[in-house]
Amino acid sequence: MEIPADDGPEAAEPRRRGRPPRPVLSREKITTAALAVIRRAGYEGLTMAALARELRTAPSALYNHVKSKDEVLNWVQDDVNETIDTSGFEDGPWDLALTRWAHSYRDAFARHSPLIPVIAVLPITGAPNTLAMYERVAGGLRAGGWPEDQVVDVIVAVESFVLGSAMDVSAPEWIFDVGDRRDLAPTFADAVAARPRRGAAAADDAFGLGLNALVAGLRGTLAAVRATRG
Amino acid sequence: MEIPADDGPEAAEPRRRGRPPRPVLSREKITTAALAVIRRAGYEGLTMAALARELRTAPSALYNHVKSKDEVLNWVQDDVNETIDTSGFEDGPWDLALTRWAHSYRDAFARHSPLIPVIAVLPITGAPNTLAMYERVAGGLRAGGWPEDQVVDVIVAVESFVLGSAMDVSAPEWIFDVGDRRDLAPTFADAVAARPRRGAAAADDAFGLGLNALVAGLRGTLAAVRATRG
DNA sequence: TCTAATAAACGAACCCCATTCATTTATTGC
DNA sequence: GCAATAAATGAATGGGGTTCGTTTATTAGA
Repeated sequence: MEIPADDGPEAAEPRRRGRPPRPVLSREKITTAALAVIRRAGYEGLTMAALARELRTAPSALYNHVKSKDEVLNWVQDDVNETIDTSGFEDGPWDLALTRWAHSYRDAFARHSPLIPVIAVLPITGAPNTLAMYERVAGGLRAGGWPEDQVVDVIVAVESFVLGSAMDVSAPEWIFDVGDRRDLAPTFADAVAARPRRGAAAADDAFGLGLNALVAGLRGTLAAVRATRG
Repeated sequence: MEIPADDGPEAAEPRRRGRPPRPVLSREKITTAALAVIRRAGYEGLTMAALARELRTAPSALYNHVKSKDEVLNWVQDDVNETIDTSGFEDGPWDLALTRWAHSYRDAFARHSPLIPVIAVLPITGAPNTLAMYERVAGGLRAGGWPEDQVVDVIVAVESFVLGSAMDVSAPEWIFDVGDRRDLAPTFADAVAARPRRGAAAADDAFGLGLNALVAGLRGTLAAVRATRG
């Protein structure tokens, strides 16, 4: 029953002897392997077993490096976010930059739509690329004259529209087919038929219309805010 | 080996004798039972087993009336859509009606966010309430002066923003917490801190800001369209 | 009343998947 | 060499959705 001398309990921290980590698996390798599986087999093909097979290990080995599959998805999302174009915010006007950002953002997640419900709810912590993206956008908006207390609202609003639109892209072409219930919605059915384009192209049109309107409206909002606040 | 006389093969259709259906299970009963389970146990508690228990049957019995769990979710969504307020389109101006519709739409799906990724991809067929909702919105937009070939784009754009925003509501309050990486995003971190409200209230603010901008922008779009098209 | 037909219900699987656990392997500091 | 330890392993575990073969209950015709 010997009490360990004078060095306090914090000295009882792991007296790390033995094997320093020379990891065979890492966040980078797991993430790129996950992206490879996704590219080959889609998100329904991304199982922990498939991911382990890609890395030539056992599924259980993954859990020495990953808390859960959701964490893997988080890493993938952070990688995807790195590809999003925020260059417009470096010098150009904020509204043009916002439009370019939104287009790039939507394109990226149209190809990764199963991530959307996951990322919308998961916190930013541990996603440095995502954080860096937000920083660039926030900086651009501040430089464009947006007051500090509205910057995040603008980002969230645009992001909501972008992610909602990205889900739309993966919808089937016949999503608005009325079927045999034209009686229930004649006006709507005619409007669907009157669309100049179909499928993904139609989704593009809706996105463009909405984004132009949203950004134009935001221009008005900013002008009004600056007028009242001085 | 007798060949059944003269009536052709189409006469071989089910010569329905025997039990006419007096169904114990039906779309209505399954849907309301699903809503009851959701109210009590949330969407993670909505399993086919729990649904069967609620109906006092076996899980396998459900499959005599339902193709898949996704179909159940579809039915639930159609029920939820029935509760969305479209009354503004009956007489009021289209922009006000659109705003009211969007608010009601978002409120409904904030409480049913797990449905969003499902409904965004599934076709309308077999969802009469959803169809009726679109009909009322389309009618209101036409009455407000929107050209037929743009009505669906407007609906899709607003719906995308609404569903994206609805996912936001279920996000945790600390979703934008930078953690220990303030160095990566100082401007953004300051902007987060400068928001006047937190959590669900902050999400409300972002939604309000975005919706006002979107609708204002659409007003401008409509004016421009009417000017050029006569 | 009997019988054939049939929708619905049932329980026992089946399959896929994420995750856990006890154990072994490899690597390194002392 | 020895002790320590991170990583890897393979075999469970458990929870899902869905299917299958069979039984039950109900009813129209004979």
